[in-house]
Amino acid sequence: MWKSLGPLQLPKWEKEILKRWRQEKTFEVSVQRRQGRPLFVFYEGPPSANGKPGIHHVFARTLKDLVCRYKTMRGYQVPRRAGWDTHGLPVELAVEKELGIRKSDIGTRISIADFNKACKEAVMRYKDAWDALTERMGYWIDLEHPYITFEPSYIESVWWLLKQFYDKGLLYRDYTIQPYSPAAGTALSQHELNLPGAYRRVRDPSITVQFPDQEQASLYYLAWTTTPWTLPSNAALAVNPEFIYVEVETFQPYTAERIRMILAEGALSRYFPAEELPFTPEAIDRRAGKVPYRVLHRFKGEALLQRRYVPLFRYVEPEGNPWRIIPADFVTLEEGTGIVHIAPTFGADDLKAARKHQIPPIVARDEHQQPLPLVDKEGRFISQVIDFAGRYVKNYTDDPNYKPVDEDIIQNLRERGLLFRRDTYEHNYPHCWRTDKPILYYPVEGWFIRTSLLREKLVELNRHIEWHPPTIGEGRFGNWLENVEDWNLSRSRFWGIPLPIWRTRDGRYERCIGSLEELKMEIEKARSAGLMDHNPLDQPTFDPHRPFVDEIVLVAPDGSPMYREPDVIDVWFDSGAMPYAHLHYPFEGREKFAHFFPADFIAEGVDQTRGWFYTLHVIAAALFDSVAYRHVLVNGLVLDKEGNKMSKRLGNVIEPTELMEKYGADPTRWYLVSQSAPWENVRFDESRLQEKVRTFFGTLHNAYEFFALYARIDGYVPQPLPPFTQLSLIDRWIISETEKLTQQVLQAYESYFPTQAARLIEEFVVEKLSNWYIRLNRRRFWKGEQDADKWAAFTILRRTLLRIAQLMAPIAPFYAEILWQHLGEGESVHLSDFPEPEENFRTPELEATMEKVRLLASLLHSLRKKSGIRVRQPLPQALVPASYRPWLEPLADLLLQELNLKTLTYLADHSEAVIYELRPNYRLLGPSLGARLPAFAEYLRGLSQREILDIIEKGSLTWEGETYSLEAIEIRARALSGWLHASEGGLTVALDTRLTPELEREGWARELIHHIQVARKGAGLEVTDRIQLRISLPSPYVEALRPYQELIQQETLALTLNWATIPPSIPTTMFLDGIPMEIHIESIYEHA
RNA sequence: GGGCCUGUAGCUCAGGUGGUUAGAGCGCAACACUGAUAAUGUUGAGGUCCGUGGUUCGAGUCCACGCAGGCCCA
Repeated sequence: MWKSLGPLQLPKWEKEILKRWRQEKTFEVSVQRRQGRPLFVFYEGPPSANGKPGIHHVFARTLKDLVCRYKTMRGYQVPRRAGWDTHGLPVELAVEKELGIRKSDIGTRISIADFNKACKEAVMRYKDAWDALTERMGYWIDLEHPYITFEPSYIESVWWLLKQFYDKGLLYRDYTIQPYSPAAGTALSQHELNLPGAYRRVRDPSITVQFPDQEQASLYYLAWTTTPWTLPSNAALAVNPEFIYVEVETFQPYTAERIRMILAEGALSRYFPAEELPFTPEAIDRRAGKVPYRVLHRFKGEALLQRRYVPLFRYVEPEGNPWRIIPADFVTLEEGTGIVHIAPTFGADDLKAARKHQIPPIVARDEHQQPLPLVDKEGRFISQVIDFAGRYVKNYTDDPNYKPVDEDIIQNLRERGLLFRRDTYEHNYPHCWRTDKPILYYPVEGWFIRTSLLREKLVELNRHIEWHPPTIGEGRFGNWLENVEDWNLSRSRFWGIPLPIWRTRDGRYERCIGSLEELKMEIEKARSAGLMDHNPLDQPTFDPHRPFVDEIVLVAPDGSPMYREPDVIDVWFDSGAMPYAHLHYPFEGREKFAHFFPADFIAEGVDQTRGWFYTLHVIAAALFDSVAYRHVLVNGLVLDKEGNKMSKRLGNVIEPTELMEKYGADPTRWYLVSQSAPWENVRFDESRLQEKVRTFFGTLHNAYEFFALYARIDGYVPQPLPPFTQLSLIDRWIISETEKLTQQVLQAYESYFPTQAARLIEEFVVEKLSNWYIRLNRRRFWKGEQDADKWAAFTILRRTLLRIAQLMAPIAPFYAEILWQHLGEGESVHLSDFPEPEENFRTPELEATMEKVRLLASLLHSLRKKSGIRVRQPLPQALVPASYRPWLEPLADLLLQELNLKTLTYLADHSEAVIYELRPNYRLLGPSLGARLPAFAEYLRGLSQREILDIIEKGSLTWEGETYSLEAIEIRARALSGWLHASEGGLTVALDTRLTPELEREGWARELIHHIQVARKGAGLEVTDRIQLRISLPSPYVEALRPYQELIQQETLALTLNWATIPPSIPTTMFLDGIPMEIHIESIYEHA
């Protein structure tokens, strides 16, 4: 019992604890034990194991773990199941890199089956590292039965969900404009565009062209473009309705024809010279960009809306109502004319604006009547564009004789008098990282979830989620929801959940499959129709990934074959489907689902706002009309010491395993939690972590060792707490503080604010417990008698330490366990019930008073320091105003003992020594006095001490005809005149430093005791060893110290003390206040 | 370009609803204590509270506009 553990060795101890938890299955027991209690549902956001875990994972997981541990201690059952996210682009890219292949090689050089097999192996590559980290950091979660997103049952649930969307009309096929590489024949992801070197400086032709008005001859709309090849696809012109536009009269620069043109007033100077030119064709100077003009009139952009114009090229017949002027807010005056050319097939903004205003894309039709953009997938104009058919819009074939088609288009326009100006434009343009060729923004077919239609529901349900912090729910997430656009689910990749949609070539029939059973039956139909020769789903091991699902052909009602839409789905849908798919809902786990949805709590990084937080929310809202989680705790990033993002490139990555080997998991967790609020970025600074070990864990451990040392010596046996009324004030105080701490920590955990909990615990341990309670009570622990007072001290200190163990257990599960076990509690602290604060034990007045006493102690220490008299030298008295007596009297002994003072003197209120100062009670008087307050303060400052004493005596004062009670003012004793004094926080105290010969002698005695103690320690004696003492001093000092003989013997455990006299001049190694001295110690092995 | 977060001592951070001397820890310096001692305590120096303007008797705190850094999205 009360074993000494020696100096802190957290890494070593933690491993022992881990072993014990493993052996005793403490985690499993902590869940099972709560069977039948209310559930607290937690969802683990699945990480991907294709990379090593980093310190930021430790951060997020600490938060998850501590909330779950806390809730368990609060009596909830908190099952926790790990999960793995397995699909997605990063996995595919990593595998491509390893195999040294490109996307285009998949299906040719390597089969899709082999590629996906490689992905499946790669994705779990670091699972062991993850599992090891999870265990080492003390993250309690079931790693034995994780859900894995590539498992057929998981995929089946996802299919079921997709079919629900489909049946509600929320899943539809459409196209969007995406970065596309004609040379590679593939769409590029945002990620690929962000690769370094993707954006390059290029020079493109920049032309300003004239769109003829449909009604008025020789009136043109001037528009600007850097992609002349998109002009045949022009479908509209956009203006900003708020801008001022002008109609000007001018000359066609190439034909000198007199024309009128419309452009934004703000763009005039870009196209026309400032100086006045004669209004004649001869004044045209194309090289200098000078064309004469006059403004005919000005008007707002909205006047142009819905006007029609004649397209520059008309290769295909439009299907709707194109070639109108529409409004768009992205029109600016930064460049161009203020009129923007819109080609819905080749620009994302263009498509969006066109859809909004019912502008059809300019497309041809293929043999299946499917729309065909005017540029094909290889980047060539299609045959319908007769003037340029087959020409590449950029040099995609490395043809040395390539002639830019843009030049021919420009020439064509110029000949037709529709080119106003031609320039060159230098800008950054994205390139395909594989082919080095410029990308095209190109229409890509895909499947979308109509989230825009769900907007209101998403926003409404978000109001029921408690965000920590709330600002993310309102701001980042809330704003995102309010502007939510349809979710593009399609990814033209291989390693992912295949879209379960089969479709005829002409698109007349399609079928969304919602289960493996349904698919099997549909295959049977296809077999009957002769489209399939066998049913792959007869095999129980059927893998619903590509390429196996691609081989399945279904039959349409009209007998024609249906082929699977080739895309896989966005992996974010995988993880958003987790609440259902991890149970294989609805095929299994229906009953469980009822209890496990929605989650009470999730926690992830702020980067998940548009990720997991969003996908969980969309699926739950759309299909279950519910939130997916009730509380979400968001954590910030872990940056390096300088505030830079951690990256392998910068070499500033913190390896969490090493960190925990060095300092332990608890300090790492504690540091991350206490350093800053979870949602703020934390700058990881190892020296701070080290400091945390020393200041918090070190202090706490010292407190334990202190307890253990004396409890061991005295054979202390745990006792119930003595009745409150029998306890000394300082005992009541620490108990009251303990209960206050419990209450506050509970509150902090309840509000998902563990940072606050950690800081409160730290403050309590260091300031309240160690620096005050233990320090002031040391003597009680080692004094000779084993009386009730001593045992009360043991009982209270043990109780306090046990309480701390429980309060800190969620954050620092290891040391909490060590403390708990070594203080004699058998079972794991994590199986205990979180303590309820005992309000009966609270004495708030005592708490407040003790604060004041601590302040007085600090002031007196500073006075001692100023006087230069060390604390071992007793001083006669401290002086305070008499008004302190009611609260100070009961605690005066503590103060006297701490400062080594004989008495405390209360100076009468009217004593001239106390100098008062008056100031207004601002809070009280502010509202009524308002602007007169400063004058009142001035008046109070000007009062003499005599007047102030009168006011105090009278209990009121009169100013400008009005009477104020003492409540309206604050009375402070500012100084004690005639004494060495100090004031702070409204308290003032003085110190009497006059020494009497007697005090001086006592000072010597204590000095001597000190020297003996040092010598004892130097001789390597135990604190319980008895000694025989011989002390040699000049004779006057022997006489002076003889009265303290008993005290000296008691304090130093000396059974005998012999005095010897020596001459004052003898050389010695030891001095008592400069007086030569010798101490001889002989140990006698007679233990108490 | 939009949204969100952050900005207080050399460093890391506290500072309910506005109240007049802006705090802590670390670091630095000095000292003390010596039966917690590879601990502990005390004291000291150190601030244009990012800037500007406003509201108010009074602004670190509220409002507006900026600046800087970070994250997410275009």
